[in-house]
Amino acid sequence: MTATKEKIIEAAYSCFAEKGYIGTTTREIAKTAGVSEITLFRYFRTKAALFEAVINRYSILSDLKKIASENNDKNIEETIKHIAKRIYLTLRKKKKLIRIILSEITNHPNEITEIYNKFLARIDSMLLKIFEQKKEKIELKENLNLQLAVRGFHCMLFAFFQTNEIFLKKELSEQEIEETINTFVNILFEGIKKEGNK
Amino acid sequence: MTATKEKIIEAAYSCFAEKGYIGTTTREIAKTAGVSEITLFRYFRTKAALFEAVINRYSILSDLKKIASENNDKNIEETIKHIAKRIYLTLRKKKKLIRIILSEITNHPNEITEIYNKFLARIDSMLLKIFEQKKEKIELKENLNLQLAVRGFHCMLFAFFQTNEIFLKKELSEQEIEETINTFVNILFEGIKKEGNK
DNA sequence: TTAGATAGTAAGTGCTTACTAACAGTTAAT
DNA sequence: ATTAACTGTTAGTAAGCACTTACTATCTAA
Repeated sequence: MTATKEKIIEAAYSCFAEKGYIGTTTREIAKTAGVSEITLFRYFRTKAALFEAVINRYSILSDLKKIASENNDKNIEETIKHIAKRIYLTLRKKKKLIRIILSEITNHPNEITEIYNKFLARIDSMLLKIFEQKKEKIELKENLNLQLAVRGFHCMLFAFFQTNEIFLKKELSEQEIEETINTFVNILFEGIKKEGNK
Repeated sequence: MTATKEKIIEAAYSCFAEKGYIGTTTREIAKTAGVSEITLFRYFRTKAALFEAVINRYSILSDLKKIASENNDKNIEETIKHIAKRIYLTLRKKKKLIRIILSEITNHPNEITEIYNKFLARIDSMLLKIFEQKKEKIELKENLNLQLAVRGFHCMLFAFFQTNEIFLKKELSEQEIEETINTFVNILFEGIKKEGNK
């Protein structure tokens, strides 16, 4: 991978995130990358091929894999809090990719659905694994559908990210992120009702 | 509003949801509506004007207003469950609008942000109002940030909808929806831990 | 019967866009 | 110094698109 090629992919990544795939011209990408348009086409035969390269280059899966591989010796609540924060920060780091995923369901449904599926599966399994590892340390409600609960939890996190950082363009501070995650994790484990009132 | 105009708006709504604003041609919309292209332009001077008409015609705010106005005599858990289900079904009814909102952040950021803001504010306030009305019937944890909890709850619902119905194209059955909402509401109030283990 | 509103056909304008052809300049390794 | 790899300039092609012009057909109400 030459530096030029990398520059082009990076420029395309930014442009696609900002204006969408169709809304971005190859001329624009070339200009952003600081190369001529024909250089772009020498590296990528078509705009679609460039799109694919962008998607592969900026995959979020490796980030998630890394998070999943970190071992946690804390108790389960703290572990989940820590992972939730890591996920949130990863989403932010890959904010442009998330924008592309959201805006390209219409134009690249197959590619996007595939990515989204893998993304989902990985987060699901990462969280479920934690519960599996620490199952002796926590007693769950008997009638609980854990898969659904876990799915709901990261949906909460994802939509919260999406709302703030994508739609409202508001970058939360470290402190706000932590408060949010504490609240969400407390809800997951304890709910909002005061103890003893159940 | 003539029948022809209505037909055009409806066709545009479907096309925009399916292929995005830029990805849809006016010819395509006209064909879907069963009118000639020039008729389309007689009613809407520009494609952008048509887009605006679509957004106004298929607003989700009135649906939410209606849900909020229904009075609920049940206890708070049941009320929230009921409202959550109504919201989910409303999202599904307006699935095309949600697709448009997601995919047009890049092309119509201002309009979309405005819509999203109102949507958020309305759901927030609808849920907070319930808690306000029934505050004597429930004792919440002292250190709880209720606004954040409420926001987290409908984020959970929204992202769950988005995941299934938009990305995975899977239409949940009534039963699945109810199981999901029961799980989510139980988590909100009680958490996943077994009682007495806290 | 007539007038006005509504719809259609057909052709076309002007612009943008992905992608190409042909040629020339630059750099680095041998 | 020469070659090979890489990059740039300039111009252009073919297609698609939003939107227009000019004219015609249909229908309803008075």
